[in-house]
Amino acid sequence: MEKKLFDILKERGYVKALTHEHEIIDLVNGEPMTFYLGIDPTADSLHIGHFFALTMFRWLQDFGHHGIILIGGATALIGDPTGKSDMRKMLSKEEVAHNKAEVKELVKRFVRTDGDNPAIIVDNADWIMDQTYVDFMRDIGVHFNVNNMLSADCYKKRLENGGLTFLEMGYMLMQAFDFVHLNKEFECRLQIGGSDQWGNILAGADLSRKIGFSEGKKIDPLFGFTCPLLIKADGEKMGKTATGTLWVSRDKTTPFDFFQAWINSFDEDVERSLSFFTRMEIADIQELCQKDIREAKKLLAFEVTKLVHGEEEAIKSKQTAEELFSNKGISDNMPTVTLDKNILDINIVDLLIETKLVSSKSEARRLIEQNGISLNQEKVSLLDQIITKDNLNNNSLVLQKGKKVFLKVVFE
RNA sequence: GGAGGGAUAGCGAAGUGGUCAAACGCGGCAGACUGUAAAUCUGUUCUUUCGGGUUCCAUGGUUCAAAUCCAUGUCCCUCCA
Repeated sequence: MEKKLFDILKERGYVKALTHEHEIIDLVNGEPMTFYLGIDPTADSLHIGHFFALTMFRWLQDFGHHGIILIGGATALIGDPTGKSDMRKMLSKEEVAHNKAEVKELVKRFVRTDGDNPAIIVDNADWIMDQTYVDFMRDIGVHFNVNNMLSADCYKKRLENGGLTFLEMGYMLMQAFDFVHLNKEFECRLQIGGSDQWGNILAGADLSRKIGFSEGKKIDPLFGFTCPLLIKADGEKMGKTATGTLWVSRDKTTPFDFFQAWINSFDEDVERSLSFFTRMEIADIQELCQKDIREAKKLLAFEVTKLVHGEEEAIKSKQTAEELFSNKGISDNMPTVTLDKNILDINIVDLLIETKLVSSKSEARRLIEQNGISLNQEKVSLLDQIITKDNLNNNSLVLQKGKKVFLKVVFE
């Protein structure tokens, strides 16, 4: 007998909190229903947290449920205060519009939006922007008890640090309204999201019940299903690389850096990551992690890179990594910059600046003094070393910063 | 609208006329050890042509000398309405 969807989700660690345990299990295991996942376009790419939620979206979709991706064009203009100790920078309308388009494209890479059972992409700006202030306050605002809201963790933090604005309080109302709207429009019964969204999801379910009550109608309850946040073994949020946030789009994080980020996972995190980002059997994952943790990391990096950037990039990244780290520190596919050959006879410090490997001359000097820079596999020890034609092989040379950052420099 | 408090490096936070490029913690980076892991230890963390230059919300002022004193402005917080 095939495994039920809920058991799969549970086994793979997707279940953090459920509003109605039994009903949700039946719903998830049962006939196709409609669910949604909201993403606020606060940046022009998706980070790994979004990506994680999308993997759960895929599971549901693959089992026949109808998915809606809600792009928060309206909510991004407000900013979710959850988990923020300071108010977010407010995004301009132009920024949000730009982000919206980018995010939409990326989402399409990870969820099916055509063929069988396609996901629908909607934008809450389409229904929120039409609301007038007074109507919104009368219809929606009336159902929100500020005392309750303030006791919610996310607002409590902001309250303690001071500076909770009305703008931010309004965020929850909008997201709650979204859920109710999607329920009316698409008969959407279930909202999924990261556990940081728990409060907002509950607000939506409550709102639906209250509206139903005030209208004298019996409405089927709305359900919420949250998955855990991706936390590394040291308690930090997952999703940092050597070069910053781990983004999904390749002009923000190159496939190679993306691959490396997974290779550098903590041992303790590998098993969980594999269960989230691959469809391998849990038993196989466990066995592999116990037997050979490093092999497991390679597999993880490969699979996730393949999922995000495609198989070709994954193979290239893997090859590059093997070539760089296992022996010679040289690879055809390694990160490369091209410089004008006229700058040759350049000082090593200036070269590091030119290649953007360091951000200031002081940093370059510091690294050299601390043995952190290698040129063609040899430690650079002289601050005033001059790079000439003699340092080149085939018009290029290889710089290394620290143990893990490699860069090939081509002179043309 | 009134009264008081505050703004210091990526973050938190000392410093209240010279000895301040600014303690300390976190974070970051590098080195050692390793397995491209973690933990641990060490160094480092504005910039520079190594002479210096430019910093402590902004702009003016006082002073031989200002993160520190004064004025004005901006933003934030607490209490009162």
